[in-house]
Formats: sequence, structure tokens, C-alpha cells
Amino acid sequence: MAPSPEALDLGALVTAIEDFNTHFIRLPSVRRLSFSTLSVLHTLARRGPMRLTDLTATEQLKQPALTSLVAKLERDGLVSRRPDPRDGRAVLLTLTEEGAQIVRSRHAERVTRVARLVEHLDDDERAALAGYAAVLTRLTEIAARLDDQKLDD
Amino acid sequence: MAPSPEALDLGALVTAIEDFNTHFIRLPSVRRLSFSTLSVLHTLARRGPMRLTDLTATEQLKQPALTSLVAKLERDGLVSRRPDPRDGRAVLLTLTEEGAQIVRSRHAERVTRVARLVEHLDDDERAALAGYAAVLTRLTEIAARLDDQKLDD
DNA sequence: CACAGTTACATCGAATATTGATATAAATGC
DNA sequence: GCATTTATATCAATATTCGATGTAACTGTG
Repeated sequence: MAPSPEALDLGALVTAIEDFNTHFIRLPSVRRLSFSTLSVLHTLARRGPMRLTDLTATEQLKQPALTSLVAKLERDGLVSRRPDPRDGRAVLLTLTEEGAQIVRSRHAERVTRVARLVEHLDDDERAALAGYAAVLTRLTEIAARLDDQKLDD
Repeated sequence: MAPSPEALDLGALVTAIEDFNTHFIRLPSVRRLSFSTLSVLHTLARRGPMRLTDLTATEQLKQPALTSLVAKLERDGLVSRRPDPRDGRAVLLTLTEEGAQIVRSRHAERVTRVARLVEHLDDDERAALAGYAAVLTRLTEIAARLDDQKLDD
């Protein structure tokens, strides 16, 4: 059964994203930080202060692994922990300036990389690219909304 | 839609890709396979049979880690090893059908996910997305070309 | 307020992954 | 041939992750 006539080939799109990510993700891992560690820093940078348990939902780690990972991040001065004023059991995790700086520098590194690639595009391709950030952002919003709905089980 | 130079905000684009990937990458890890393991399977699926040393260039693992990872993959029946007929020291790694199946099923899972998101887009947004795959593929080609040039150091 | 149940996080021990240093075996160059 | 380089393997040390379990704080019911 052929899908609708508008030529949106999802298989090709997903393949393109997968292959692009191979080049997009693999930065020279600056400070010997693991993938899990960087993911935690990224999440805290995007969502602001969070509790440990909230992180277990977004990161693919169990709570004991997160406890020790966060302990290490605190020792290294990338994250600070303080008691949640609303709940004596909980801990609020916040990026330190140094932790935020790592996330920013990785972002900057990616911008530099992508800039080097975009130089080689022609004007049409570059113009096309200009519109995609908005659509991707929309997709991310939709994904977040669907994820939230799932939590209501 | 005037093609002005300011139209392409790389910072916003990179942020959008970073955030989208948060939802795109994190699949329910099917078979208790690590990120490194999945990356090796993906690389072998894309590039065909490779030597261990060639993999150390694309994966972010040292050679001893790859040796043991590949040994495990062979035990699990996802990769087969045979001597390189052109070089008695080397080993050629090939995906087995079962290994290829894992890569395909993860791809299919992503397609399903993205399809659920795309349902919520309007026609304009969907049309914009349709061109995205081609430009991303171009960027990936350019990145691969630049990487190859760097190897000539 | 007492108390049972739940939630948030910490701790411990076992299993697994990763790394650096180094060994072995095959290929290459002179 | 012999020295050098290359491809992979092995080993010991460290790091990561998990399951099980402990402790303290919160919640709801009566």
C-alpha cells in the first residue's frame, strides 16, 4: 500500500539523521567525560535544576548509577547538590558555572563543525537548511508532549 | 522568502538537532546492548566488512576494548570474524544476519517513532521536512570527505 | 497523632566495560 | 636476512552499571 503522494520518505529521513549523527555526536571527548556524564550535563543545562529521580526518567541509568555519577560530578565541581526545600528526602541538582561551560563549549564546537560543512553547500541548499531548525524544534516539542502523556499511566 | 545570509542561524540549528537527538537516540535498549556495541553494529552495517583497526578510527574505543567487544559480539552471533586474505595479521569483521537484523529493527523503531511525531505536523511543516533528508545527506558526504582529507596528515 | 505504605536517595557487592602497557605474530623495506 | 612497522591479543588496574537492600522523609487513613 503506497503512502500518501507527498514525497516524505521517513525511512530515508531516519537514515540521513542516523548517518549525520555519526559525524555530529563524536566530538573529541574533552575532559574524559563519558557519554552518560555528558548526557546528564546536557539535560541539566536544558531543563534547569532537577531531582535525582527525575533524571532517571530521562537518562538511561538506574538510580544507584546516577547517585554515583552525580557524586563524581560534584567532586569535579560540575554539579552542585542542595536539599529540596519542598521535600526533605530529595536533592536538587544544579549545573555549576564550570558544568554549564562544558555544555556551551561542546555546543560551540558543534557549531564550528557544522559551519565548516555548510560552507560547501550551494545557496539553495543553505536556504533549505534555514527552515529546518523550526521544524525540528516542533518535532521535539511534540515528542516531549507525547512523553508526558505516557507518564500518566 | 528572501535568501538573505542571516537566514541561517547555525546556533539555533545545532540546538534543535541536539534536542531532537535526545528523543531520537534513546530507544528502549533492546538486548542489553551498550552504546559502543550498537555503534559498532551500525558502522559495520553501513560500511560493510572492516578490520579491527579501521573500527578504532570511527568508534571512540581503543583497540583492546574493541578486541574484547568484538569477541563478545562473535560469541553472541552478531558478528563473524575471518582472516583477511590480503594480510595475515588482520581480521575482517562482518555482520551476521542476526547482527544486521538488530540494526534494521532499530532503524524501523525510529521510523515508527518519527512517524508518530510527523502525524502532528501540518502540511507546510511536512513539506519542509521532505527536503531535509537530502541536505543532511549532502552534509554527511561533505563531512566524510573532510574526514578523509584529515587522514592524509 | 499513630502507623502503614510509599518515595527519594544512599550503600554495598557483583558483573561488565574500558584503558594503558605490553606481548606476539605477520608484513614491509632495505 | 634483519630491523621496523602494523594488526591483534593479553593482562592488570580502574571505571561503570546494576540488583538488592537500607534509611530517612513524606502521605494518607483513621
